[in-house]
Amino acid sequence: MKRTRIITLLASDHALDNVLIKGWVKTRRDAKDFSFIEVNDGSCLQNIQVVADQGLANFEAIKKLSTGSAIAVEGIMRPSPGKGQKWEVHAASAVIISVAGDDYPLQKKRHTDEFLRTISHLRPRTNKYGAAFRIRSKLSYAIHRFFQERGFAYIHTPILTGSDCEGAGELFQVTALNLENPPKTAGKIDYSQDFFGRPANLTVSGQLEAEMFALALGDVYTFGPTFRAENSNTSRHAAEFWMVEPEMAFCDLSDDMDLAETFVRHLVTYALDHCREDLSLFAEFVDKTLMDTLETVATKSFIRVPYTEALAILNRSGQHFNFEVSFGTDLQTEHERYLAETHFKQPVIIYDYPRTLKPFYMRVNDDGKTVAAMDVIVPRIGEIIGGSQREERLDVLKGRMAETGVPPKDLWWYLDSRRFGSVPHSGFGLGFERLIMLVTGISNIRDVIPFPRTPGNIEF
RNA sequence: UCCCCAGUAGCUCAGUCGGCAGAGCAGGUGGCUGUUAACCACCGUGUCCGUGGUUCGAGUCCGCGCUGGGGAGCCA
Repeated sequence: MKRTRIITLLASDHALDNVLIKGWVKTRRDAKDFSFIEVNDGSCLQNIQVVADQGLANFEAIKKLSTGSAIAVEGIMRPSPGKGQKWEVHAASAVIISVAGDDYPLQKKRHTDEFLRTISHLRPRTNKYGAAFRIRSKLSYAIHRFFQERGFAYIHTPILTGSDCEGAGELFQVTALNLENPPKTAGKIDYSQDFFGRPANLTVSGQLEAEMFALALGDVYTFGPTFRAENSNTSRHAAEFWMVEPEMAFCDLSDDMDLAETFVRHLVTYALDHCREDLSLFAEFVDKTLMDTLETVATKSFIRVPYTEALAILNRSGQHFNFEVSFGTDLQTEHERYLAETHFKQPVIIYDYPRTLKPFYMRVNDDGKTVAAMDVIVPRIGEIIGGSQREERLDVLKGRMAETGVPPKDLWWYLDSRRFGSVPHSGFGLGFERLIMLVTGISNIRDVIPFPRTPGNIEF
């Protein structure tokens, strides 16, 4: 007999004569002649109540079942006379698959996120983390569906990269050399003897490679891990995180912003439509304002303000900021939060930033002072998307590389794309974990990725 | 990397003015009960983060370090 998932059983509109469930004991309560066992199999947030009575051959062993133990129960699913659940399974047989010892760290009570991080291998068994990772999976699927339905091709850009000039933070170097005793010439490490014959790193972005494919297949996207060796210790940064990077040919900044907005609103709507039960946990226990926030993101169009207009809003706000703003200064977290949380109270797209603040590949605007860049700022999280129209003019691009100190010879292939059939194109990067934070209300990035990597932390 | 806060039982925390180490939950035993984070009674639990110092005496005060959290920078 095949097991039926609990999510399927609970959705049934009629009793079932013979069912088999397999799962883990969440909690157990004893009554006079039987034991109530709450079983969860991870298919959904809810447990199913199993009623095990003294007619079972192994009833004495069943009564000793501890939280975390695994069982298989065969029996009849029928309406529950008790309050709190529609169905319950009366066990005709209950096989104990394995017993969790009394040192099982997860108790029938709420644990702190900090403690659960120390047992990342067990935390998906909790209600909260189970729900978070089911949502993460659903949204991954929604991302692929969103792009595939719109004719985008999924591109697997390399994880290992030879270019060290992608301009997005510190890199993790990758080597096959013996670090205890590396080969040297003239006192310097001889990378010609390394695996690739030159230094290599983990990618910080698939953008440059994705651009090559946008200029061939039209509309493309990437969805994969990226790595930053920044010594960042915040609730919004991880050394390994997942990024979604669409790239579109024949697309300007306005089209790019349109897609970014449609994308975020679509994903939030998808979560509201497909993750209701799991979201309800977060709305109740994690962030009471979650549903309002998600409804706002899903239904209201995003405000779009040029950088200079954002400065004007900040300067006439009467608000005290620790950092003053004027043209050429980067917006600090306090400014972004003021705009998204206090002034507009909804997602905001800020665009046309000073060229001095942005990397070489962003397209220079006609004013010569700004570039066609945009950031999507959402309440509570801050920047969730960063993107731009790319500089398609070869001479301007070369000028920008010189200006920002990027050596053209390392990116000869990138420059080639501007030499042969260059067209206006645009793209952006969405931080997948930040999206999950937005959707769940979870406030620390370490709690939305299965096994987080942060400075000094690579256990598991 | 910088600023601030914290570290006491398996977990969450209290510990006053420097004077014998505490509670709730979890766990164990027994009872009760179609139960709902069940309930009642009883029982056990400590490198007070580490290290050096001040003191008759340090969980408590001081220095250094480690770990965790919040904030900032960097960014997604």
